Amino acid sequence: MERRSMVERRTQLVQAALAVATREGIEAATVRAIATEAGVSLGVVHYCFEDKNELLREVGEMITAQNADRVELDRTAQPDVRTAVGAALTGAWAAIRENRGAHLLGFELTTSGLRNPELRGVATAQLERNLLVAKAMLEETATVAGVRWAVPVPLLARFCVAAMDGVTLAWLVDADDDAAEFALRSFADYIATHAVPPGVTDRVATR
Amino acid sequence: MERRSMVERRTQLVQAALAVATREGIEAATVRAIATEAGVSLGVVHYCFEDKNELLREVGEMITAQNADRVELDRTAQPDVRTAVGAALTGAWAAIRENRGAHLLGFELTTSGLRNPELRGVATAQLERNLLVAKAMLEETATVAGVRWAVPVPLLARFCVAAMDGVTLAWLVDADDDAAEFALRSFADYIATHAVPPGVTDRVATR
DNA sequence: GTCTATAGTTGGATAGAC
DNA sequence: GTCTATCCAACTATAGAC
Repeated sequence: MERRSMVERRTQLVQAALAVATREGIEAATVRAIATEAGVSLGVVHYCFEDKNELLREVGEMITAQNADRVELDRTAQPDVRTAVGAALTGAWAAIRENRGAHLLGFELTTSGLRNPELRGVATAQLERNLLVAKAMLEETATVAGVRWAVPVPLLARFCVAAMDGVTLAWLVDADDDAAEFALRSFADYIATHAVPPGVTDRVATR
Repeated sequence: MERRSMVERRTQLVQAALAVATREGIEAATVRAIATEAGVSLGVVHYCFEDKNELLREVGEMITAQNADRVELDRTAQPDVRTAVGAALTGAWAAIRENRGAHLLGFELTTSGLRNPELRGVATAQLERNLLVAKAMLEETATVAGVRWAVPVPLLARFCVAAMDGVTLAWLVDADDDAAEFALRSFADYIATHAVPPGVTDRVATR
């Protein structure tokens, strides 16, 4: 086997692990399967990583970043808030639809993190990252639509993340595109109701 | 060991499996661990069930029914739709908060079903059951609040399920009760938006 | 410093004892 | 018909070869 430096091997192995886990699920991502995928012999994995959990933590970081980076913000001006939020959610949804395995893996890592203390950080980091993306989206949307939010952005962001996750999970199960689109559309409408023109006093759309 | 009939053993084993899986997660629910939990020797499990998947399918049915049955509908009359929907969601949320492990197990079974063809049915059955509960809740709520829904109930129900799942998942990760409650409350408001007094023509609240 | 060969544990499944 | 003793495969991890 070709001798490579440890840093090279590590990224190679994380990539391989990501590939197996995305394709076949986290349970199938055994040390052996990962080594095979990378074309490397078994022990190499243990030479490069403290143990399986350390490798999985890296995989978690990668998939979190990947899934988050795939949603691209539309920065062109929009006629009104409703269409602006709608466009933002539609963009995020496209990234999900086109990467089924990656998002399923995201959920698998979340549940793993909720059971395995050594992977706890993966679950929390993923949530935090998604909240950041949602916040950025909300702020960007407010800007392009020329409004501001009547409700604290962190709360609204969390609501966005929850809705997105829920819709995604249901869609993973029954693949009902129409239902998912309806849910997203009406959800976008709802988010838009929390927008107020700048300068107006609060509490208008909070209830 | 006490000799029992196979049907008795099956329910005993499913209960044991449910206990281990709820407590320690689906990965920890190995055939061995289940046998130990039930106080039965290893082979008994394989005598009573075709294989591990058949046992897990039964566990899936159980947890699905359990989680669904724990939400109880409030049938007392309500002043308006918003409070009626709010009460319904709050009730469902209480059932979730008090059964963390059971709901986490629900998510674990979903992801397992999405990877393992033999457990596919568990994932779909769970979604269907939850949709039924949501539909019942929506219809009951409309009745007690004296309104009807301006949007097809199946679509609204699916949105309820998605929102509930999303909020639950985020809460499992960061245990932020306040954020969860805010999300539920505003979600209830949103659902209420889709209610119209009976007799009114459609399309009022659909946009 | 990098990798191979091997060990030890735990998994699901079964042949055959009672 | 019910359960026990045993099997073999697959897993993670490591000792030591190069």
